[in-house]
Amino acid sequence: MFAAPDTPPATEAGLLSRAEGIAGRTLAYLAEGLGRPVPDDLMRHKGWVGQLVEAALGSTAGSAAGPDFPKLGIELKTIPIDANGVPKETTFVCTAPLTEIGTLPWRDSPVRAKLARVLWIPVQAHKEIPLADRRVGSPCIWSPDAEEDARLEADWNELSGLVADGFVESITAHRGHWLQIRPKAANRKQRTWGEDDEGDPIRTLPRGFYLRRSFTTELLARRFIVAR
DNA sequence: TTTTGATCATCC
DNA sequence: GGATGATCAAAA
Repeated sequence: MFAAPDTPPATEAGLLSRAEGIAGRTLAYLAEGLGRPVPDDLMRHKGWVGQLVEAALGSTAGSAAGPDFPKLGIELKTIPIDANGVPKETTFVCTAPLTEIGTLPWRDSPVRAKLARVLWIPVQAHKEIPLADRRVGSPCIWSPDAEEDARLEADWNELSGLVADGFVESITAHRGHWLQIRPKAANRKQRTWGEDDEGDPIRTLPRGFYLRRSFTTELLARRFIVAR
């Protein structure tokens, strides 16, 4: 049976080694080793896969702010893939800091910080496979290359500029090539502080930055050998 | 309540 | 089918 580590890996190589160790395993196998039940579906357990893999790799960060592996400065992202190895969903990056976004150049942005070093782990997600039988794919540790960084910076500048100018209420997810801003909330009634075009405080729906599927699709195609 | 982990449901 | 807007749970 799978024995889950109870401490975080000491090095990046150690983390990658653990990730390679669970590649090819089913979610049920990992869940059993962790003593966690496998839910019937993800309807009311949307974060279950991500949290399972976190625990399987020895992350103790929980829901604390910051990277999943603080000592290593590495963020873990599971990525749901279809039968062809193509991502099925966008990837949440971070909450949009609506009131301070105008003061944050790309180099100081939470998006850049989150994506500085990411451990991507694809997980089968097509509905035809029961949740328990879905398998974990091969991992890849990634940092944006110069081109990716530049493109993300351009998106950040566009989107953060709109928010800073008070257009948060009219931004749609159509904006941005690789990054987009979408709601990130319990429901549509939730509110947080933002600013209107006069710089005055307003109550508005919390938003988050997400990576488009086109971005993660290219990432997988270029830097992964996807387990089928 | 906020931050974490995301996927669902609907419209085009 | 794919993208957008809406939504769900656990932990601290």
